[in-house]
Amino acid sequence: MAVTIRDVAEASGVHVSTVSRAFSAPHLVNPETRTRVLAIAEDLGYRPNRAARALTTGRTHNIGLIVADIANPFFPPLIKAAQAQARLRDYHVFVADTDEDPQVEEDLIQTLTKQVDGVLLCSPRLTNRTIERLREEVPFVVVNRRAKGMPTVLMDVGRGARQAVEHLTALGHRRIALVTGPSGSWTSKEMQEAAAAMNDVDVVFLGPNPPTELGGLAAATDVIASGATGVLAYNDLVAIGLIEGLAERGKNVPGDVSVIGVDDIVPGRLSRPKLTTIAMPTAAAGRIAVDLLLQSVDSAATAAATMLETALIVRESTGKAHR
Amino acid sequence: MAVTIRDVAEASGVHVSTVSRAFSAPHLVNPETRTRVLAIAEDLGYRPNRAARALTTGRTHNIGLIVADIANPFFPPLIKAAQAQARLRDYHVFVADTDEDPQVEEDLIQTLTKQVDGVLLCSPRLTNRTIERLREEVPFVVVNRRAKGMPTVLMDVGRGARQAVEHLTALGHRRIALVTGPSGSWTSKEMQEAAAAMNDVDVVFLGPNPPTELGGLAAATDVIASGATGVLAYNDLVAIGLIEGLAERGKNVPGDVSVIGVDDIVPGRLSRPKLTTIAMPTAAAGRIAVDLLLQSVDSAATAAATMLETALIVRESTGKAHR
DNA sequence: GACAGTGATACAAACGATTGCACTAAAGTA
DNA sequence: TACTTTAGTGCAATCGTTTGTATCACTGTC
Repeated sequence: MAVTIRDVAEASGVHVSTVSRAFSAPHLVNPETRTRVLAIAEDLGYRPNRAARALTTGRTHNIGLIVADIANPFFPPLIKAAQAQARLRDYHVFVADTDEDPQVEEDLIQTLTKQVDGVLLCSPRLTNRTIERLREEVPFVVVNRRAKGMPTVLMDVGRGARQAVEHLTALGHRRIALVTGPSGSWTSKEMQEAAAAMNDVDVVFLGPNPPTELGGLAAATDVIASGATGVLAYNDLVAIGLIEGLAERGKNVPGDVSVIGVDDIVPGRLSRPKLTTIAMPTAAAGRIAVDLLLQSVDSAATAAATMLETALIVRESTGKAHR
Repeated sequence: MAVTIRDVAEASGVHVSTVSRAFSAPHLVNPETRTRVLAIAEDLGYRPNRAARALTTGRTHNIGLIVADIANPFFPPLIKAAQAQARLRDYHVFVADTDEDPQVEEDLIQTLTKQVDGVLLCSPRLTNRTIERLREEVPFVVVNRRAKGMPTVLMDVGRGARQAVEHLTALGHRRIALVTGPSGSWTSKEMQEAAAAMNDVDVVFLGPNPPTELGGLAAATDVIASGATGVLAYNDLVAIGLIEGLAERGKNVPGDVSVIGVDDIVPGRLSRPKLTTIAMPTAAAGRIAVDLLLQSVDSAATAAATMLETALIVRESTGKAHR
């Protein structure tokens, strides 16, 4: 049915090995032969069978990309960038969604293992122990989690949080609430530590909260009770929910309270007021993670952590403190 | 390195073919032998090599999922559902993003072809001619486009548009603008036809427009000039942009103008005012498309079109006409 | 003129599974 | 008793590539 290397070989009167080398080791074959073979291959519409190639070389030229929830607006830009970068390197990407379930995550890794050269683990829900065990079977790159023994891509939310707090203090806010995320979150911990170390400002911590709009909505009363006029939320979804919750209680953003989110997701750019936020370099993270992964596929893994810069983007949800 | 069927065979003192059958043809092997083999396989941590299996069976147990833009909020729920459904059927999913480029789309299909049993084409940018040509090489299911000769999953935007217009007329609007999408869009055409057939209401068509917030933003002046008090936008992004454009010109939504979007994407649910919209059953589309695809993989393709219901969701961007 | 060196190609053995066929032994049939 | 049947298993070819080694015809060297 499909055209194989054998068909090309017969059509061009050479041995299959010559055809193979025409593609993968050009310097070993006569330039004339090569062009002829390539032309005939093109003609016949030959496409190498990657499964067969994988069998001999041990390289599938596939990678797995595992995220907790594709529908979470934080991930698509990362997936998109990772996929594009992989394509550039002639790799294909399996995308899998664990639905936030660690067991599913582990199963997925297990079945994917034989089919990929490496796995990109984004915001894993697995314990570090489990990750280290699975590490034996397939190379990993972990995004958004510190995991020793393997390459890691992190985003500098600590710096982002400092910038955010500075932005708020510059606007005259003296009492700031940090609406934290889930208790296990590395990101949340980083933000807390950074904020706690700031001078000239009162920081109160409100949380933990689910990392969703509902989480933000529910946090509104606590924020009002805290007396804070500036808020840094765990992420944009929480920030949007919070703004809604504040509005329900008669508080206007940014008139009464200033709110800053994290992630710079699309909904934040489109909400009203447009969200001031800490932009996460998700696309860069995707690209870099892919490169690190492919690197660690054919050489020893550099178990280094890569820290990416974040950036404060000021829009409409922050304003001067009136007091 | 990895444990193969051969290792299992040796460890259990049977031939590899018996091990193979213990997995794939249980009725051909003695129950006792089978349980023993399975236990040993489990013990050794044996995982079948899918590349090798693909080579002999011709079934990769992979499918390709091609979308124009992963970062477009319309797609993630569809991808998520498709991926989950595939997993249920023991299939893995390659996700690829064409960046709206038909050439990339074609290349992707070409390289993916040898690695998948079928391809899910979502809102393709390729011409029908090209799709029909590629159809020779791999089974397709097309979502959001009518394409003859292959299974198709469509969403009933025509009915949605009718409901939307009825909703507006019920609120007293007598002059309605339809802000259309790209000229090649099947969805846009469906909406136009449905709206044109309505009674008791003036419908003006404004477009074509790019299917983005910018498209909506730019359409604001035309909408105002048209004198329409109700608007049906090509999609939620356009609707959000339009609302912003109207606001810039002093028009309030829903006070002065009512706006309805299409898709029910997350940003629409979070924007202010919350968008009244036609919900598209994207998750169902993903699930059904996968099932159709797997079905057409091992039997003749049923080239039928499946039409999915849409639903009008009334939120805050529509209100009574004041006149 | 014999021989090493080299460039180009052919040969054949893998890779890890599946599967049609052959074989054996025990059970069923006449 | 001689036969067919059947259940259970082994054998070996096969899928489409890659790749180490063998072959062969030149060219250049001494």
